[in-house]
Amino acid sequence: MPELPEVETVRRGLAPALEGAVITDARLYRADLRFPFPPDMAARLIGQRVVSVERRAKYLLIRLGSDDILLSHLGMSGRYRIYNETPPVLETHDHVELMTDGGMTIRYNDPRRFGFMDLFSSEAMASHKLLADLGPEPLSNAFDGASLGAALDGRNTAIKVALLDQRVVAGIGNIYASEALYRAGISPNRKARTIKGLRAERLATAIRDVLNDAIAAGGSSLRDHRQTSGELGYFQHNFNVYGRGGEKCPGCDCSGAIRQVVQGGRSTFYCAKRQR
DNA sequence: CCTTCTCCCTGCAAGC
DNA sequence: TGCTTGCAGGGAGAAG
Repeated sequence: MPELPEVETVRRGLAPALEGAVITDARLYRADLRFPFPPDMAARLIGQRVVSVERRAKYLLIRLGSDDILLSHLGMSGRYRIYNETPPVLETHDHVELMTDGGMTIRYNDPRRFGFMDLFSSEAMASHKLLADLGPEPLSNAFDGASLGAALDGRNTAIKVALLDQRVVAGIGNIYASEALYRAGISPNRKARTIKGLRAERLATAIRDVLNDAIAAGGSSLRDHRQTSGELGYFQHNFNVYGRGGEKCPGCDCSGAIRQVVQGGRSTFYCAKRQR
């Protein structure tokens, strides 16, 4: 499911239920997701007050009063659901459950189990293997055309493939890579190292705009994404190219059909007329 | 270091 | 209807 906008949507749903609350119970219904849960994870969560629910790239970071951080990645099909009353019986693929002193039940469900969780001390965060090499947050001041151009300098891969590299910019996945390139008018096949100057500015702006628009719509719900309330996101209706191979390009001044190609093993969608 | 490839897992849609 | 096939939004790790 989740790229940055979907994870941010989940973060915004979890924050009011968790921040300031004490975790009164934590239940693991299996020993692993993609990776084994850290030893004693449930015990280390119980009794902890949640300080904040943050996001870095596609990772949720839940800071605890013990100075530990619970990291959660949603993989491709992970969902959180919040119940503020007695929850229904467990559903298939409900793997983790947290209860709070505010009477909330938070469930993590993940059919494909590509998601994972980790728990580590805040001092270990800077050197955490999954976090240490991440590029800038695209919605932060650290990200702009100049920094994007610098990150792409010397890279021989196609720009679409480079955008999926979390070291270049954090949080973009397969959908928003295609959408951002469409908005920027840049071909996904263009060599990454040729993106600089004004072209890099255009791409950086397009990335920020598409991510902000998607967050405002509650993310994109194709198969799996749900907000923590269970509501769908709506941004998929605003895709210009993703999933629209063969359709007419929505651009007002061109009549091309949207092409679907495979790059780095993943589908890319673009208009060859608008994107150069 | 950079780049490409394979694999992890289940669900779903399309094709037969 | 039922079966098979391919594909899906991510990322680690190995190999080239």
